[in-house]
Amino acid sequence: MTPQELAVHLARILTEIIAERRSAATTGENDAATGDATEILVTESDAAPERPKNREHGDWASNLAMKFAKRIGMNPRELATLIVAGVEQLDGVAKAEIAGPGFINITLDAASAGETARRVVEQGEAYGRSDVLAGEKINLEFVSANPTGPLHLGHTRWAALGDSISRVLRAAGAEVSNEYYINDAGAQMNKFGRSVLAAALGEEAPEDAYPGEYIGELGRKVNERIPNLADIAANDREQALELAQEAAYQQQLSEIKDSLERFNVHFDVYFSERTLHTEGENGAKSPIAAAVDRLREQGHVFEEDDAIWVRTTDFGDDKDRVFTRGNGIYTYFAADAAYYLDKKDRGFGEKIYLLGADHHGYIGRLTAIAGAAGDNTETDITVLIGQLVNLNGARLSKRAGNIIELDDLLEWLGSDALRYWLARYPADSPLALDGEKLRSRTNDNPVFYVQYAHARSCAVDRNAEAAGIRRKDAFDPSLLTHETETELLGKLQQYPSVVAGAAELREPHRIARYLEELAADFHRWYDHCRVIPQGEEPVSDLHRTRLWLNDAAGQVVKNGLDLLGVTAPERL
RNA sequence: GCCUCCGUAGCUCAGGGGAUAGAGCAGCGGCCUUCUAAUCCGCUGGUCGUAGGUUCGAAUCCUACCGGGGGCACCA
Repeated sequence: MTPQELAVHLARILTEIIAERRSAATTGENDAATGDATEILVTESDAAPERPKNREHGDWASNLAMKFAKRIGMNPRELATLIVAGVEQLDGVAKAEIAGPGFINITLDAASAGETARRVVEQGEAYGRSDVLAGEKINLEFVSANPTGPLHLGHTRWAALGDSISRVLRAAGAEVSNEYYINDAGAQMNKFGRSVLAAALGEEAPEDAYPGEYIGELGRKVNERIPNLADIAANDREQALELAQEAAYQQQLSEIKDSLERFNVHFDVYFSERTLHTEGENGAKSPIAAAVDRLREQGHVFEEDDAIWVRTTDFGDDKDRVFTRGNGIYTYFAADAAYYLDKKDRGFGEKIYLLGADHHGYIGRLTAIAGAAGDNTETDITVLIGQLVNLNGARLSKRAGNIIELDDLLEWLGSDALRYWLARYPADSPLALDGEKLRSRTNDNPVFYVQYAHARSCAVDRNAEAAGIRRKDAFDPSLLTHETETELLGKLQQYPSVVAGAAELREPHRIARYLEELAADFHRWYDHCRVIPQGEEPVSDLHRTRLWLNDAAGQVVKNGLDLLGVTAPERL
């Protein structure tokens, strides 16, 4: 019996109690029943039992009676008595009792709880996946760093978090597109081009040039790509700038993609802003011009002071925004709007944006665009704002020139430690990267603690094989009665709901926290319960059954780490 | 001024209205001829920023205040 199955039973039992009271009331047999009872609906999520902190409170506890007592018109303990009567009838339930103000504490029999070990092993990588978000087509945009320089510390959190959110959403059955919006149009690109051209030609850097050594390296690579750049520049400076800028852009973008791959972060779509400015064949309007037209038809666009505006204040923004400046050039916001419409046209329901706290002013205008596009501003757009990352107390920014590149972090700390650490905290919690801790192999750095649980389960497998212990020879879950086995099984049973919850809340850190608890339960179990017999002790069904449990725990650790983009090595 | 996030053990932080608020680290003390101990066990440690409210019940939801981070462009 899993908690999910228990929830189904609890919801059914309570529904039947309600129906019974209603029919009793209509036949006049019970005056106490109130008329309100006719409208009460009990869902599975209402009935989801919790794992009590205190072992004396059973394997699973439900607050269902307290939640519904008032609406039904009974006192909680009275209602709990009726529910308990139903729960006691269920197969696999050893004991059900009422405690405190109306908690229902349920204890499963060992065989029913132990069944989980086999279920996990048989489902393998599929264990924990669900269809709670099935049918949802979600667009997830994150990182979207300008292709004018390498990814740095400021981008790493969103890269790790976004990729993990995507994995968690997919595990819950959603269809997700990970998208990186490339700001490859506009003044920053031109500045980038001038900086690299100067470096390539060995000239002094322009006054407003990008700082950083990488510009010089890009200059060298541009020279490799365009060996006669100097000649071209001598003849036609503009043409040289154009070629150098384009070559540098392609080079930089390709390096960004490589870095992300090394970080185990995958994008399905790299969306170029330029394509929004490009006119179609036969003089068709550019997507951005078409977007402005569409919003104008909806009545959200007006002109004032030579500029074209969109009335975002109609949708809660604190001021109206400019689409086209007085000089006729589209703002970035106009491109953002066109991109939004493109996502909508591609059939995405919810569009999620992952932004740093320094962008929180974007919430209002992005939400307004969704509203102007005719979308539901509550359900079709989500802007997740996360706090920035600190390194040794000093916040770093690209503009400040004090760059720590993602590649440096990867080389220094490794992808696993970095990704785990970044995924371990809620996005809205400030986070500090501490190199000392991330390199340490102690419990200061929990990724090793979790990975070790997996490696340890693999070590047990190797030893079991050598000792001739095989899963297929026996599985008797009623033997898994040790306290640490009950705990470990309970933890394994919680995994699917942890994944589903992390998906619904877009909070992958719940997976990390769960894994740390699971690893602790596994290590504790390992310490108390041997899979390989000691000394002359013969191999028994208990050992064989424990091998199932060992493999189940290893599997869930692996599944969870995978959702965080962290590997599960077989040896450390 | 307005918007937004945060305030929980000495430190770093978990904690989707539930029972006695948890973990790691730090501190003190145990277990290694081991299914290799990056593990495990015990002890110490709390006005959940303050004050109200909502209800059977609040660290959790609401309001106000105090303290801290970030943001409020015809920038990109």
